[in-house]
Amino acid sequence: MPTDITPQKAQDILHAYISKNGLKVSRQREVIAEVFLQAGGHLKIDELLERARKLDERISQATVYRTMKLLAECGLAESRTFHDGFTRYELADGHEEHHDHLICTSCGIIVEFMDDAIEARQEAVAKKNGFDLRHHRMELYGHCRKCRE
Amino acid sequence: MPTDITPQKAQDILHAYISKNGLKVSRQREVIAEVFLQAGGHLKIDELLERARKLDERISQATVYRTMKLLAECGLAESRTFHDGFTRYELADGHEEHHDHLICTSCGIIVEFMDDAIEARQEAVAKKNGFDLRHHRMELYGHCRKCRE
DNA sequence: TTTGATGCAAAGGATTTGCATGAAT
DNA sequence: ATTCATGCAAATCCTTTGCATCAAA
Repeated sequence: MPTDITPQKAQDILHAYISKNGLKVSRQREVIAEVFLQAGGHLKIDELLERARKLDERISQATVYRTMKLLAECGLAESRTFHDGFTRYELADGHEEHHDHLICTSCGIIVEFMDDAIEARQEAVAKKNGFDLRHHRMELYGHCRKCRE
Repeated sequence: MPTDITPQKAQDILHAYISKNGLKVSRQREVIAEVFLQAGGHLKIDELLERARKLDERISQATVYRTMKLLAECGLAESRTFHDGFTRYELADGHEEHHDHLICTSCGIIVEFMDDAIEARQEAVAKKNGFDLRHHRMELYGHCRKCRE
């Protein structure tokens, strides 16, 4: 079940992490966090940078990288790398329901899905092979309905 | 069912591809193909390079990159990128039975597996979302039995 | 004031590519 | 003889980092 995290709660988590670790709140961090939280996932660094710059002209790419790392550290963001080689960030599991991805290799659209049967079998497969399963990555690639028309 | 491809058959496929495309056979290509075929998968470029150099001192990294691309083009090899960021090559599906991977995040061991139930559900999930499934990537990460002891 | 954050540009690490040279046809 | 392949080093691409400067606490 999605924790239904609000941008406000997320900012609280970020601020808590910041003060707990003796870091500082900055305009850049707030803007980048805001942009990320509102976007709803799967954004590449340059997409985040572009959106952040609409709110604040003087945000650098390096700061986006650094801030997304920070958001990942405090548990709000999670990085993913699909076949195109770009790192993307999305809301972290735990704050959002766990899911995997369907990706259209033609238009690039990314659809999230979750299948309990698959999750259960993954656990079973891991156990059968003597593994203690920690996390997984599953991406299905194909052509979406629109692109087949 | 594994096509049980022999190194000989693979070399034939490579040679057919080479002559069909007006390319040339070279000592380097034969050595790299041999090393790759005998290794049985999941090798990084520098591992392939190291092994190739045992057979022929003067093989360059660039040639390994180029040759593995060639092997992928002619359908013998397939590249994979796991979480560690390195590209690895393995025998391509179609020449080997399709499979996915279990990876120990402690010692790095990679175990192949195949689960029909998961494959079937993946098809179902794709269809349900209007996708025509072409391929997928599934990696399960955890700790293997040895590393837990 | 003190210390962390930022921007910029330089540095990194994996992979690719340009070019003169060497090998295959 | 041609034409492709190779080795080398320079160039790319994404990401990280060093450092002087700026801003939060």
